[in-house]
Amino acid sequence: MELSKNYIPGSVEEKWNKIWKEKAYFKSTPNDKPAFTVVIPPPNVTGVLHMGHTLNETVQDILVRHARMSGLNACWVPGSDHASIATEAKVVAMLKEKGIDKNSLTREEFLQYAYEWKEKYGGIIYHQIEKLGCSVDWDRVSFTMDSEYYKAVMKVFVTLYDKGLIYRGARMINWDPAAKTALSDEEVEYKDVKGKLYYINYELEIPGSTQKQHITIATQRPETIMGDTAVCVNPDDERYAHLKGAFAIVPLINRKIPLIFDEYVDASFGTGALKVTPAHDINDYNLGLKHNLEVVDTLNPDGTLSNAAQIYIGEDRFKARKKIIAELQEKGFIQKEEEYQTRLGYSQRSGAVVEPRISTQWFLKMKELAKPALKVVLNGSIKIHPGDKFLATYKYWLENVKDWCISRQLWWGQQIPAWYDDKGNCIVAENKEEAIQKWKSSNERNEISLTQDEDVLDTWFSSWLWPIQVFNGITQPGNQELKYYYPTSVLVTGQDIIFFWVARMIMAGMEFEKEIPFKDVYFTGMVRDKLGRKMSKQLGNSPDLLELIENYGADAVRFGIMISSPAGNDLLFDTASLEQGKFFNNKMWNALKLVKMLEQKIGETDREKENFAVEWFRSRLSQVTEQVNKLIAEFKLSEALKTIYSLIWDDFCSWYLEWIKPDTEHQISQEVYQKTVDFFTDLLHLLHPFMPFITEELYHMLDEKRDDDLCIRQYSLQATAKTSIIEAGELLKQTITSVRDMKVKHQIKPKEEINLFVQTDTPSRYEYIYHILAKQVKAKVVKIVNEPVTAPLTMVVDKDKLYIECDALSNNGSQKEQLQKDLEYQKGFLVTVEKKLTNERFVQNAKPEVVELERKKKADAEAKIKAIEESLAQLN
RNA sequence: GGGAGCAUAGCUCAGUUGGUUCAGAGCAUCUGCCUUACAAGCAGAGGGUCCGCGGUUCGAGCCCGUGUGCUCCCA
Repeated sequence: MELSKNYIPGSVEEKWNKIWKEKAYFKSTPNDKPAFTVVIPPPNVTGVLHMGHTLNETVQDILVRHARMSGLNACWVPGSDHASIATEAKVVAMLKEKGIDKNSLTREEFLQYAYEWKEKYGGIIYHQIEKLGCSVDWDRVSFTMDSEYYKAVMKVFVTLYDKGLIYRGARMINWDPAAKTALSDEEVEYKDVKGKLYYINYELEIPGSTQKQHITIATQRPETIMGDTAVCVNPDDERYAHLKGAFAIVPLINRKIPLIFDEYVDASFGTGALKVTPAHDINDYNLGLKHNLEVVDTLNPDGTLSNAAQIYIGEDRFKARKKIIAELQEKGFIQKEEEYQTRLGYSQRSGAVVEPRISTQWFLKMKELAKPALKVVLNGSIKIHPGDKFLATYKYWLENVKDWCISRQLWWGQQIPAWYDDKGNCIVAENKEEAIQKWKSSNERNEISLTQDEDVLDTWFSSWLWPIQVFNGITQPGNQELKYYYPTSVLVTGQDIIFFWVARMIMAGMEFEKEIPFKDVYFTGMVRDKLGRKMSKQLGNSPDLLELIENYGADAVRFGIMISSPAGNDLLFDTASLEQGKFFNNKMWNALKLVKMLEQKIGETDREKENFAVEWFRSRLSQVTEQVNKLIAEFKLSEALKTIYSLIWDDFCSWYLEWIKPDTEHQISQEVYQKTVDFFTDLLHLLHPFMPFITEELYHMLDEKRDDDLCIRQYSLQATAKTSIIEAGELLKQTITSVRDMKVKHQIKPKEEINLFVQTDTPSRYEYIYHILAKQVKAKVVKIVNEPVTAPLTMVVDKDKLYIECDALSNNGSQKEQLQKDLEYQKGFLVTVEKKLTNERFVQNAKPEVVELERKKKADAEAKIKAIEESLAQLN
């Protein structure tokens, strides 16, 4: 068979995806083996996978494939998330483009469009997951709005309501005026911004005084003055002590509001007088509750001024601000304005400035749920990786957790299972029939029409059930699958959703299953561009995954993203690392070509020469396999990949294959050939979780008679590595490199033949390696001697002296220099060792083995110095 | 304002309980090679005040304190 010059990934990847799927290798059903369960963090159906997902899915696939080949029943559940607020915004925008106004549709009509959207983008996401080579069980695809999942959410809501953990009430919440819905505290992002502080004069009415006076307040939000219902000062502030019982007049609308006194006000901030707007500020709201103030809500849900504002009704809050400032200025109410550094809350989803607002919403009490969730992390039942980097954050959040606002004023999502009768009484039940039953049981009347709560639930209120409900654990409690797969093994996700999702899943697990949802949490960092910037659509620095796969191949994409991904740290994405992956593919492809050529050269040969190489590589392979397994167990996947990369490229290709490769007139033994195929197979096996396609392909090309597939091949125990052989290999490599270096430095062409003499006290060290040494440095003869040899080039490797004879030698000036440099270094080194050994305190205090090591270092250095000096003497 | 993390080669990062030649890897750079698997390659090399300062110790990249710079989380 003619093999192409370079590896071409496209058709190979397509082929194996198809075969793996047909053979249903990734389908999992409960059996006798231990389960290794991973649930995918469901991507939002708002769009396509980005590089963050790519990293996440790759990490999961590596763990899953590795587990599958390690004797575990690996089950990776794919799925997607309905992403209530984000998807609804996208659908509304899509409809708008089509000229359809959401308000002209019924809820049902709108949901139909939303489901169409979900089908389209969900499909793209699943396609991408498949292209990337993710070994998910496609029979288990879950979606957070599936009908069964929907029921689970209803059930959980009712359960928590019946337990008294869910309640409905008017509270100050975060309002997103763009999406026109409430948000949870976690959905608000705070940013530092430059604002202005306006000093505004309010006229005063002081009982028993006709004098015209005013009080100056400082505010960043002049457009809210129409919502003012008091002015507050500190009771200890002498400047205002005389104003007890006075009133202030709100400018422009002339509302008369009381002056109140409260220690909450910081006398040193601004003028020490605070305008109190209970409807639009959480602190003012609390102050209002305390002093029984009226609440005047001057804003509409969309952020425009309401009728209650009396002026600029219907104007956007920020436009109104400008106009009000102008009017205040014109009428002389503004005393001054100052630059002011402040923090504004932005909606994570719409980007709009969040408005604190009093609103009736549904809440979930978190305190009780948080306790067990904190416990299982603190006691180590759930381990967070890497290290304990996030433990403190997790602890702080859970210890200070506030009630969770779970209702959203949207249509796309699970509609809150609460029904109201004509008198506004509320009945919570899993569905309408049950609600009617419940209502009837406590009412005399027989006829009733109940209306369901308009709102839907926060998406996280469904995704917190994910590890349970993908196995129908909520709707079919205690079922066999749940018992087998739950708790899941590891959760791989971004650190940014530790509160949104991870903490809440742990709460749900402890609440509904009395059991942790996963044993390990692995947080990946954020994928940034190579300049360290976040990936974003605006910057256009977020590459298209399918395009990358098209250009580099899925294996190379996986390689590239993993090789540059230190555990838990942000990674700077650069296509250069994908290129490295592509080169790596090609290296393996060419190694295969070499092996195929060797196959043609099987015949009689002198086994002596080959034995060492085989023994050495066998040892290296077991040594590195052990390292890799340890690294994977510690979630150090990037390091594991680097280790395998180097084993394949350096040890296997650069050393081993060169050592066993026969030259033109020689052949290779059947046995060594077979060993080489076995080694290559083991390497592919080891690498497979990281680069599944090329490894599967080469696995079959190496031996076309195979009837199994690599992706389900089980790892077998490796022989233990022999230290003495590894050390001999190191000596061999070092000697080869030193001789080559010498040749380069003296302009001897690599092809040029030399005679090599090795003067050593331990000739046995060279017994097994000198054949290879001779071949690798193009030596006609390698002779082991015990006396110095007269030769133009000498050098010291380890403790032995090497002499090189070569016809094509020009001069020897530079090598003297090199030896001199070496000598100086060794002498300096010896001084530091001797310093230690003559230091009594060192000899007394250090561990005996450490002292012994120093003595050995001293002896070694002295031997080397002697060898170098002898060489130098000879040159003179 | 509170908390956490980071700082090692040009870049991205390893560096186990302080103790071998411990100052490392990959990429990039430089030199020489189109050597019959591979120029998407081979062979070889150079490159660092381990952020500054102080301390503990026989011994510090590693431990402690402090300063500086950067990042993230929370209010």
